[in-house]
Amino acid sequence: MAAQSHYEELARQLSAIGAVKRGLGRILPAECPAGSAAVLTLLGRHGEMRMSRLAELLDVDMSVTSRHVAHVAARGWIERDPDPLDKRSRILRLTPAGHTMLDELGRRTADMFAHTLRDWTDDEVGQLNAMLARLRESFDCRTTAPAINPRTPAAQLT
Amino acid sequence: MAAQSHYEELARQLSAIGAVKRGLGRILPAECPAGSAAVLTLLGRHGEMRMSRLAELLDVDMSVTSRHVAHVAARGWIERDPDPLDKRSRILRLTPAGHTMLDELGRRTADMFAHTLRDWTDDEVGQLNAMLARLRESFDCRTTAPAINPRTPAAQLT
DNA sequence: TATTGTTATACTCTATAACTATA
DNA sequence: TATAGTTATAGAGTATAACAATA
Repeated sequence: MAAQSHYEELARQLSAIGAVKRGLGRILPAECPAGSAAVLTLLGRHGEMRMSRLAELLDVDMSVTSRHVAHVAARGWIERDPDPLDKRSRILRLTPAGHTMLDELGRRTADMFAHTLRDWTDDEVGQLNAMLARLRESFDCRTTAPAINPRTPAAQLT
Repeated sequence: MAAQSHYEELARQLSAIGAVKRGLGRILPAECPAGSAAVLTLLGRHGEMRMSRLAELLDVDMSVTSRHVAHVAARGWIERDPDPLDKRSRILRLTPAGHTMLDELGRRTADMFAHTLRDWTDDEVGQLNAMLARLRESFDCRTTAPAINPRTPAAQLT
């Protein structure tokens, strides 16, 4: 349990971190906005999956996911095959072009951070990543308070 | 200098932290969206200032600042007095109603974090704040690379 | 009936450009 | 001419609600 001033400061920092996110967005290819990049990144990291699973990982509504996915599918970066086990669902999978774009995103990201974070050690970046991951986890009521707000059955928890 | 995988992970974390920001936005009063809250917070923390200074602290274009400021002024939370030294400028200042709203924002923020971060120590929250502040500073070319991209004279640096 | 996914609509935040008023 | 600030417009991201197809 931390002091109130620490909490207010955290709220301010989270608000201000938007400038960093916008800076990251500006280095993306014109056809690939942040939402598309997130879709490609998660499919590259976790492999093929259904819409509902992707929406869970993106932590946005499925309607939002649907739009992002339509955008990347229209550019040929992913395929959407019908799920043979459930005809309502579609299986999402990166295409070779999608892998190429994902590589390009990784390159641009690394180039930018290598410059802006040139005085950070490898370990410091790792610590920041770990704290951000923990922050997200603490905020996610699917994992922190299932007994109080059981929106999701335990079997679906990641 | 950190490994590329660390940089890609940081990009992913920053993208995903949006969910936390949205969660924070949901606890705000209906009349006071995130942009308004940021204006009130910065005026409370730094005291009265001009539009251009506020835009710098918010790290957004002055046109965006102008809209946020118009919103909070319309609700009586700030005053905009003409600057006697420069009639183009306006001095922004919290009103008593603005202080009241700011207190309410602090209360709601603290309540939420006290719950979601109940297993974080005071020191851990402080460390996260410090790393986020450093991240923002590293990203801000006004402070990191004035020799390469001297958009702002040194005298204006905060 | 419940669930998966799509689409229509609306709202917030942002940047660019055109504009007014003042320096 | 240059600067402080406003407004119009456009684009990205998001959520809610209504809908279609399938379980």
